[in-house]
Amino acid sequence: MRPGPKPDHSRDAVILDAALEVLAEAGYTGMTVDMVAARAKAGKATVYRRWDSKAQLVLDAIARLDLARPPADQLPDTGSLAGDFRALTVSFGTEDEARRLRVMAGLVSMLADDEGLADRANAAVVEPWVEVNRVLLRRAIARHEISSTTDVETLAWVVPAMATYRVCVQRKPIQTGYVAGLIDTVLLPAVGLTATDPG
Amino acid sequence: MRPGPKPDHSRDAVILDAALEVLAEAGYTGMTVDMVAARAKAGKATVYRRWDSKAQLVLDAIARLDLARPPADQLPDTGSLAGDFRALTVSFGTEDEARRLRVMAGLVSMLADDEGLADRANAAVVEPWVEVNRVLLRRAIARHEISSTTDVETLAWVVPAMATYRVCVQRKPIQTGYVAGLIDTVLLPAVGLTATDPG
Amino acid sequence: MRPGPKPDHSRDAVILDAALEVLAEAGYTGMTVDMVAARAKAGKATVYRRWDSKAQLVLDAIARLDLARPPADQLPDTGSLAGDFRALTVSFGTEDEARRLRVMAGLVSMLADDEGLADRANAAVVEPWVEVNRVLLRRAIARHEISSTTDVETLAWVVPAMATYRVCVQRKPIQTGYVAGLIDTVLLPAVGLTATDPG
Amino acid sequence: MRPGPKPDHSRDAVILDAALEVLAEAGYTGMTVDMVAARAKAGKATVYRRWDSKAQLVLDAIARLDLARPPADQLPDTGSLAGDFRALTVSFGTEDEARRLRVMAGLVSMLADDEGLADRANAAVVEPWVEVNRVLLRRAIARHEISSTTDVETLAWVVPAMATYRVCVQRKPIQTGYVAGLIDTVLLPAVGLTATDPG
DNA sequence: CGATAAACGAGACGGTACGTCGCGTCTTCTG
DNA sequence: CAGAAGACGCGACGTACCGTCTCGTTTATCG
Repeated sequence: MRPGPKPDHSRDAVILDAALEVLAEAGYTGMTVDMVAARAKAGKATVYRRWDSKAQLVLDAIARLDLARPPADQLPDTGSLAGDFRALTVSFGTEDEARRLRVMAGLVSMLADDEGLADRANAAVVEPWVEVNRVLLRRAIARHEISSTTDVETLAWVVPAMATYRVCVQRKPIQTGYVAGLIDTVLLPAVGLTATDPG
Repeated sequence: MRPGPKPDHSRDAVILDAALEVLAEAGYTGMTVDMVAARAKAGKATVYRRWDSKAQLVLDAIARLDLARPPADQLPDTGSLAGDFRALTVSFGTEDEARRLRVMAGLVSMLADDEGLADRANAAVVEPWVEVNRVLLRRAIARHEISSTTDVETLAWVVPAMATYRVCVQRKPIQTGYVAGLIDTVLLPAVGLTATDPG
Repeated sequence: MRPGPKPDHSRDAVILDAALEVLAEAGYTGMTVDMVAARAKAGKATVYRRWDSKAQLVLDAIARLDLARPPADQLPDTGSLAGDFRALTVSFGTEDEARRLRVMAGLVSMLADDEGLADRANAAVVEPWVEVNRVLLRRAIARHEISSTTDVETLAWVVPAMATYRVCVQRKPIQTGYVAGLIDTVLLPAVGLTATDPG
Repeated sequence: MRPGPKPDHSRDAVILDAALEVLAEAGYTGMTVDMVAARAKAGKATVYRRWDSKAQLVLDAIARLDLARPPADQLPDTGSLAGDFRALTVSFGTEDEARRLRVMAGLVSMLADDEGLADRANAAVVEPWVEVNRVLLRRAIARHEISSTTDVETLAWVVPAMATYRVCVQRKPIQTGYVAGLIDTVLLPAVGLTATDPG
């Protein structure tokens, strides 16, 4: 094999985590590459050797946010769509999800800058949530809880899109109650179910 | 009266229009105040005499987008909620609305930079649309078409929030069909109505 | 005339003086453009608006060193070549000339970097001294003190070149005694005169 | 003895020659250690294992320039100071000496950077020449050709200092004629001799 | 003759200066 | 005296080089 050190990929993680920290604290505009490099105890050249620009760095950083997410095959299965959704909302009280959303809010600044970057941001942060909703909806169809003609694709986006709007534009935090409200008021009625008290 | 010319407020409109043009072409980040001043054949000081910052300038600029919007008291009144909403959707095929949304997409970049600017952006671009929905929903309640316990506040946000998400994050255009789909699939079912063919 | 502020040439002098200070303290390599800008309370962009590079800045800076030099038409005229030269050496004890030479020493680093820059440095710092020597030698020829076949061009360079070598390469200070020694030991014998005690 | 290969000192010469090449082509500032290592097909670590810094590397490199110089005990001995000096000047037409001076010119950049490096550069490049002159002058004193009170130390520096100035600051080549002119016009008259036609 | 340790080519790394560009302020001249 | 033109202070961006360190490979000595 060619001699010489491979790129030290353990530095990648350190730099990306530093980027996420700064991003959550200062937002995309307030974050400087020097800040990230300093926090990661890395040289600026090391950052730019791996990523072409600040924007690319941030994109890779946000991709790390999903590493801690539960995989789609370990979803709650309560037997009812309402119960499944309600079980999911619990995660919005965790510090982990709060961080994810703070980052998403800081990240909005860059969405318009580069064609395709927004796609990747969307794919990294929101799409996984949508996918979970798709699975839950399809399971409800499979057990004949809701109509087989339900527009899964549209409905799976309702809560993630509205929550993202709240975080990014209105800049309000997302708490369990807010998501639960959307589910009871919009999602369940839209699929023909009545919101019932979980007790 | 003191001598000398009054502030030439006709310049305001020229500068704001120049700002909108640049904003639609280059996005918030790509737009520079020098570009705007040059296009308006104005000095940069003239811009800063009227607006404290680039962000404030853009906020005022986007407020002009609403000038062409129908005022809330000239809303369609078809007698049914479904008809009213459907009548609204026609505006989304116009070039005017398309421009509004291109600007909104370019505008996302600035939301995270300054506390409160996002509020104003929200108020200028999305809130009027929400207000229209509130009026239509309340009229439907008044004529007992939908339940008086309907959560107007939440439901009025469903379509604007999802459309904004689509434009700003997914960067897809909003056409009449997309909005109509949201109304038929999400909004009407959520208030207990069935989407019916307009014909 | 075209409106707008002219480049504020009073800033030029401030920046150039700051450059000379830093140059004398740290040498060309140790001098940074940020240091110069900070000391001049100027922005780095202001420096680069006037000079293409650090090297060009330094070149203009050293050109200022001559502003304080006595013009060639106010040279000492003691009636003898030995007396004229001896009168000139007095200036080498002044703080002004000491600074000039500290700068020259700091400046050596850049001579090889760009074709032609060395010429300008030479012209600014050493050539004026050579010109003074030429005048003194020609006057001595005119009054038949020395031979009319004297090689003025070569001899005028002897003391400046050796002094420059001492400062730049050997990095020793130039004092009155050193220059006087060169005159008595090299220059006056070379033109056929005997060094005589000035008393 | 401990196992493992000894340092391969054949690499030293390759690296130093590469350094001289780059130095002559690009000057001290334009030369990078990576360039030298690449040209020598050596790793940068191999360079830094032997020399503490770029400056030390260059100093050792220029020391190699003297390997071809005649040792001080094989000096010309023509019986007259003028003849001895004139015999020395022939070397300045050689390609070997021309290269030495090109390197010296490129080397000036580093003189101001580190206290003591200039001394070593001076010792390596100019001092040997001065030493030759000292020997010739002392021999002339010994055979009563010139005064025993001659200031050998100062006069031995005249030609090397002026030639160095010409190469480093004025960046003109040194040819046989230039050195011969200095000898006839400055050095010989300064010691009380008349330049005589060598024929 | 196989283990070991040094030296090597390659090149990633932390650090620092360079030169560019945009923001928001301030100054000069013109109508 | 308002306004265009644009220079200014500030600070972030992305690039290049220095000197250090770390890989895998080769090579010479030792057990």
